[in-house]
Parts: sequence; structure tokens; C-alpha cells
Amino acid sequence: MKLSTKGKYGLYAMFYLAQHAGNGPQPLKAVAEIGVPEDYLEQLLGNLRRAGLVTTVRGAQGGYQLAKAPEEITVGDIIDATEGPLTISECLSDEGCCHRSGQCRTRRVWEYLSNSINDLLQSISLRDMLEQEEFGVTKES
Amino acid sequence: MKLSTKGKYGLYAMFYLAQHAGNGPQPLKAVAEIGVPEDYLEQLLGNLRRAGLVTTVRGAQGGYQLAKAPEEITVGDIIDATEGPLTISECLSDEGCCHRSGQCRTRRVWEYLSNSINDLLQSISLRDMLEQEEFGVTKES
DNA sequence: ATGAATGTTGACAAAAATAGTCGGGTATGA
DNA sequence: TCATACCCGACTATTTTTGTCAACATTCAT
Repeated sequence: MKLSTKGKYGLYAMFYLAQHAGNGPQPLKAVAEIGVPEDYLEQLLGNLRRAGLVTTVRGAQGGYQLAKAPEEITVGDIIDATEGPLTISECLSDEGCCHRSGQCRTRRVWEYLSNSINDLLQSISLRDMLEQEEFGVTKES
Repeated sequence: MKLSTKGKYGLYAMFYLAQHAGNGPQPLKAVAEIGVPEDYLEQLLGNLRRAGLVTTVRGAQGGYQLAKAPEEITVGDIIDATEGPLTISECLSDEGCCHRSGQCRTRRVWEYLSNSINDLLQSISLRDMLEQEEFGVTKES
């Protein structure tokens, strides 16, 4: 089980935009300096735009910026937009695939894992990352 | 982010073996009735054997059986053996890939996610599945 | 107006991973 | 010794990933 570069690049890009929030639109060329091929990043930003996570300004002096406040955008939102939804098992969406008894029991495991991981991803926002929080750890420095 | 059929088939097979624990070795042909191509399942069971999760008996009347008690085998063990380790980001194993400032900050997110998901996978054993527990939910019914 | 800067779109392609398939081995019980 | 099984490595088709490219649309500055 792994995350592809899409999700990783997507988070890099979104974090970049979060760091530069308020400084006007950031052109693709600038965002790409995080170390991602421009032409590839363009596609990912397109997905992020269609998901409502970034807005764009076309033409000269244009670029990309966050569509919402950093605390309203989660790692889960970003991964979902760039990699597509988490699919632990297609059994969860596609009914009628459990033609054997044992498999219906495993279905409940997939469901539990899927929900848990989604909750986990939703629990971290860009704001958390900006603030360098110890995610999920009770802060008490 | 998704699980491939390897992990899914692997869990099906291990759950089957858990259900038939104590009945002697189960031949590949029997296990394959969970709905997995025999020749493919053989590879997966080979990985599970090398990971120390199943033992085998060769020759006639031979087959596969759990190497340990169901409570000592977790979903995480199985997925790790069949799919390989969870790699949220290769940055976690491969140092020196964070040549840009922002990426080092995202690294902590990968680390946190990776640990959390591993803990989650390790928290469910075959015994839990046999007992149809409500994983992670406080039982009270 | 014009041109440079910039996002938009869809097609294309190389490389890797996935999901099997196959054939020949080796061990063992009846 | 034969049928039943596991063992192992090679092969292949399909899909996914990871880009690349070319043509187009929009806007700003002059």
C-alpha cells in the first residue's frame, strides 16, 4: 500500500501555496520549484482546482492560490483530489462481490480501515502543517 | 491510495486458514475456493510462508496452515507480507531527498500518517476477525 | 492593439507495477 | 512408484503511473 507521487506532489504544492497565501497568485513556474516537473504539476493543480481547493487567475501576473483558508483544507482533501478516493477494497462501493462467506467477514475490516484512515487524513489541515504541530500528540512541549 | 488484490487475497486466504485451524494442512486447491486463481495464490502463500505466517507440509495430504495462533497474526502482518511495507513516502527511508525547505515540513506528516496507519493495521488480529468484533468500537451490547 | 505571460485541454508515450499464467522441479504418503 | 502437493523462476498481458508535448484561451502592460 503506497501513496503515489501525485498525492505527494499535491501536498507539496498546496503547502507552498499556503506559505505564500496573501501574496497574490503564484505562477506555475514558481510552484514547480518545489521540485516537480511543470507539465505534470499543471495536471495536478488542474485536479485541485476542479476539487475546489485552489483558484486560478489567468493571463499575465496570474497563477494559483488557495481557495479557502489553510485550516479549511485537509491532507485528506488534497490526496482525494490528486489520487482519487481511498479504495481499500472495491467491495465497499461495489456490492455483490462477496460470493463467498469468508469474504463478507473481511469486508467489515476494509470498512473499518477505510473509515479510520479517512478520519486520520481529514484530521490534519494545512494550518496544522504551517504551525508545525505535533499532529495527534497532545501538545505540552 | 489503494490496496492491491495481493493484500486482499492474502487476507482472504489467511482468514480461511484461521477458520480451518486445527483441521490439518489445507491444500492450495481448497484455499483457492475463496475465489482466487490458484497459480497466483500460490505466490502469495509463498510470501506468507517466507514471512513466517504460515507453515507448509509438502507431498500428498500436505497443504498450508497458520504458523501461529490467530491472535498473534495481524492484518498488518499479512498486508506487509503480501504487498510489501507501507510506503507513504520514500522520504522516510531514503534520506537526502528533501532538497527544498517546504518538503521537510511535509515529511513529518508522512511520518505521522505512516505510523498511525501501521498501528491501525497492527491492531486487528485474525482472532478479532473470527470473533466478529466491532474493531475499535467499545463493545457493549 | 499587440505581445508576452499565464492557465486549459487533450493526446501521446515510456516505464513500472499489477495480475496473472506456465512449466518444470521436489517432497511425501499410500 | 504414482498421485498429490508444495516450490520456484520465467514469461506475458493489462493497467497505472509519470510524465511530455502541442495547440489554444485569457489577461496584463505598454
